[in-house]
Amino acid sequence: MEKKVIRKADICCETVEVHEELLKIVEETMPEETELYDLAELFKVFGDSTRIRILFVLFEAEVCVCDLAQALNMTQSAISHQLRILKQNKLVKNRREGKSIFYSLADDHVRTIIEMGLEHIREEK
Amino acid sequence: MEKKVIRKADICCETVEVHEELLKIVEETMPEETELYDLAELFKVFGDSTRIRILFVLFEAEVCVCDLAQALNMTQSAISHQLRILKQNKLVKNRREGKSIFYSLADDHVRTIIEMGLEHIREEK
DNA sequence: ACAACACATGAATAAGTGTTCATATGAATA
DNA sequence: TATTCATATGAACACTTATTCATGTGTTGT
Repeated sequence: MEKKVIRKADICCETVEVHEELLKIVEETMPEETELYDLAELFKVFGDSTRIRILFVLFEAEVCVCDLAQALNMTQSAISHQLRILKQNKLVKNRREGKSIFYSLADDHVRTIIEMGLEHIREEK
Repeated sequence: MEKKVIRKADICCETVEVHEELLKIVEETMPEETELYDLAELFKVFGDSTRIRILFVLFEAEVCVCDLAQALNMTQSAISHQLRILKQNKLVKNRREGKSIFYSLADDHVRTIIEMGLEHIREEK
């Protein structure tokens, strides 16, 4: 491990001592790039009100695609496209029963994450 | 409250009894549209790796904009634009100290939400 | 085998988003 | 007051994304 040299170009707004320490800490605690990317990707999935509404329905019951489409008053195609994204991100799972395919929550993290989000926006006021 | 009549058009995939009950439950538990929108909006903020990286830095320290830009190896403008979004959504706050402006976390929900997200993606494997 | 039903998917379009560049603001300093 | 430093912001661009439309896939029933 080579010793760090502080150059003029490394300094900004004259907070030299804090600066070097900060870089060290960030380097240690910042997750890897792939993990950061996956994390952002996960939250992107929650960042759409259609998908959130789908999840709220699945909080209550295991339902088929056409029921979802009707409950949310959207086309079957639109719902199906979003279910695909939810499934790719392991937020929902499905099973076939005859012609229908039933969707349900994959795990309970989903509930917790959304509840945290709700808490936040409700506290803001 | 008027009595519900099941019409042919209301039925899909032949799950009549479940269907009516579902609609009722969804109507009761689904948050209002404005709240759903706000919730999606909040998660959108977490859905960008630059903003997540900013938050990870702020987990460790209160820092000024140029330090953030340097720590994340991005332009001051890009960071500033993202800080604006984070602040609009009450995830960060700032204070002025001379020429510099220092940013810090607004509350601890942020940590919890990101930790939940990390748990989820780490469990997937 | 054929028709009907439930769902998935590819292409296209419109709307949204992040970064860059140029410039503006606001505070400190000479 | 003029300049410099730290940050904010508007416009433009490339890129992503959600919905729609048309069509494909897989299952059931006749």
